[in-house]
Amino acid sequence: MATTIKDVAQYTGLSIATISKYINGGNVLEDNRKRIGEAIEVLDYKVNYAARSLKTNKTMTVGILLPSLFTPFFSLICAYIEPLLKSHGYSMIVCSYHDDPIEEISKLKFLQALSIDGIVAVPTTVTADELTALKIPVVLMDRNVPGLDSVVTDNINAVHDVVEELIIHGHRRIGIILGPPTVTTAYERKLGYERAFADYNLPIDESLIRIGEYDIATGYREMIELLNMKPLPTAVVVSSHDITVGAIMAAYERKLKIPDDIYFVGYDEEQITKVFNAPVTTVLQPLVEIAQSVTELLVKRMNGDYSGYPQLNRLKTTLLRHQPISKIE
Amino acid sequence: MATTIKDVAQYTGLSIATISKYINGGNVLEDNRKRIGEAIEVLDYKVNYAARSLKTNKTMTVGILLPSLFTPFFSLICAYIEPLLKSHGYSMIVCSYHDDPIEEISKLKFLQALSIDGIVAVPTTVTADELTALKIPVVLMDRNVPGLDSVVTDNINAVHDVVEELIIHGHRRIGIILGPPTVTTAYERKLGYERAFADYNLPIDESLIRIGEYDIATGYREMIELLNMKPLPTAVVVSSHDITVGAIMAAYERKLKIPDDIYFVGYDEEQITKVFNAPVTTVLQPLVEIAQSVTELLVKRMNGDYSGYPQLNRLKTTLLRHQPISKIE
DNA sequence: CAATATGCGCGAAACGTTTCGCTTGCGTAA
DNA sequence: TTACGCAAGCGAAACGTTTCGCGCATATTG
Repeated sequence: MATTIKDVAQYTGLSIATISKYINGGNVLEDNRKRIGEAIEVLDYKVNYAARSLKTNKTMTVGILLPSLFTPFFSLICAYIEPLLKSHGYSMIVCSYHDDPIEEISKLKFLQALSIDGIVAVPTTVTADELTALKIPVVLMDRNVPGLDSVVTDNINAVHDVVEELIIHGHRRIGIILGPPTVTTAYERKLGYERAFADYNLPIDESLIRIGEYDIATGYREMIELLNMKPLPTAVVVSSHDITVGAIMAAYERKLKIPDDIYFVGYDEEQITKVFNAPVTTVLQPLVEIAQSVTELLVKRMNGDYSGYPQLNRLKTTLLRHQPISKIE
Repeated sequence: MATTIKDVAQYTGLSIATISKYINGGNVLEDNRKRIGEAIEVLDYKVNYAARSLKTNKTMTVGILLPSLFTPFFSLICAYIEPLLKSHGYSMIVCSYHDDPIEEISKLKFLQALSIDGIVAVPTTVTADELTALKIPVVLMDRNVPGLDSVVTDNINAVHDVVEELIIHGHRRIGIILGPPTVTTAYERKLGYERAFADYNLPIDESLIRIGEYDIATGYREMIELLNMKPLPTAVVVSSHDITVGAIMAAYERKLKIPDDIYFVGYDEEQITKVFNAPVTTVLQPLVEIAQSVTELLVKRMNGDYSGYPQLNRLKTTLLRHQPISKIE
């Protein structure tokens, strides 16, 4: 029914091969160029991508695998990646594995079966072996698996630097709410916290290090725990968007004034922190740069350029200073 | 390189046709079933979707076209739709047209060229003719274009009911911040506002009806305008997530107490409204139901069932009552 | 002017499926 | 016993491209 390359050939009196050449940017006489262009216009010819894929073994589609689509950090990254991939001619198929390790690997297999050309994945439990077994270019995002290309943020320094600043301002009882230590980001953020204390030769009160999931419930629950402590921590640092939301809810419920009663450092959340009682100092990951770096690297790999493999891009966070850090003593 | 149906045929001694039958659930002797299953296992055979698509003219892919991926309302809808489509065997390709009418139509053409099997679109300026010309099942979401299948919320009553309640409680100067009237949702929400006043035979102060885009800037700007008025409105109703965020920012900047100084009704925003000074009463659209209804309808159309076309599903909003509506006089 | 290079176009095979129409062989009813 | 129906399997065509190798004509060079 739809017009094919054959119709265009017939219409112009040229061969199928020549039309294909035209479509793919080969050398065609100016005269014929014109006629083919017209024919395509008149017949409303559209390339059949299934047929092309069958021949070329390329689908010009990239799979994005995320732990969740409900976390703004991930959905925003998608929003930034989409036009970038599009500019390279790729469409993107988005999948979420709903924070479920079993679905994580099954969705990867699913993407593989779709024979997409590349994958951007935020891994939780999947291993390097499982990923390389896919035989598809993969670039990891946000979380690192040794031996594979990845684009992550400098989590250690993100937390280290803000904790250090708190220490310099006299804070000693600094609470921190982290994600599960099996996830590299949480592990690294914890490291940042510990190093800051080590740098200043200060002891760490382990009960101030709260660990849970990267979700609102954890933020709420662990913030309540911190607020139940005596003496109260003088500052609390959190480590994800959802934890920020949950923690602020808890602070609100306890009618706590930020930063008067307790200094609070949010993470990955621009909007809430702006409209809360007082805008809150916040660690921001470089979404745009992550998207750019991921796209660039993946496109390079999909083009067969494996120079520098495996590559680890570590990008700097920024600290949105809405409130001067309060001074203790 | 990859093993094909031919390899499986060779391995089992059966014909290609029989293997295909097996794969697609046809009648195959129990004996052969077993052998084929084994062969597929051993050879690690995977269906080549490009080849299948070429024959069947189906891609088992659905395109989702949104005005923006940065608005939680839209990205959350995607999050809900994805597993539903997956359960029917479809993947989803997500596109944003960045609120640009030109990109809106070009992305539609792009999706058409991809020869996907169906489209879920949130339209802004595209017409019914342009959509039907695509010759692809389309289900519209959130915004309605007459003559086409769509799933929308009952915007008129959403606003009508909350404004009515405000009126009953004595409010007369009720500000409202709306999106562009060319978008059906904004038009309908305005209608709801006007009807509530008409129901009670009350005059409308047109200057209280603020119109802009569905974005944060509009929310901020128009809220400031409202707050500059004398006398101050006693209540403000907004009409989108982003407008809510912008308006709350403005209220915060002016150090306004909600609901003491002014009663505020948010829209489509659960998190911020919970953590702001006091949790704010909010209109919530039924994301889950929208996703279900859209998926169900589109799948039905893709299966060729055009009964009841064009279908218009209108779903009810809910009002999250965080604060009792303040009484005036 | 002959020899060679170059640009352009063509025919045909191949990619991996699905599906149509046919054959075969078996069980069953008349 | 014959005829028939039905289940199961098969061969081959077709889907719409890309691409390889070849041939022709024109331009270039010594």
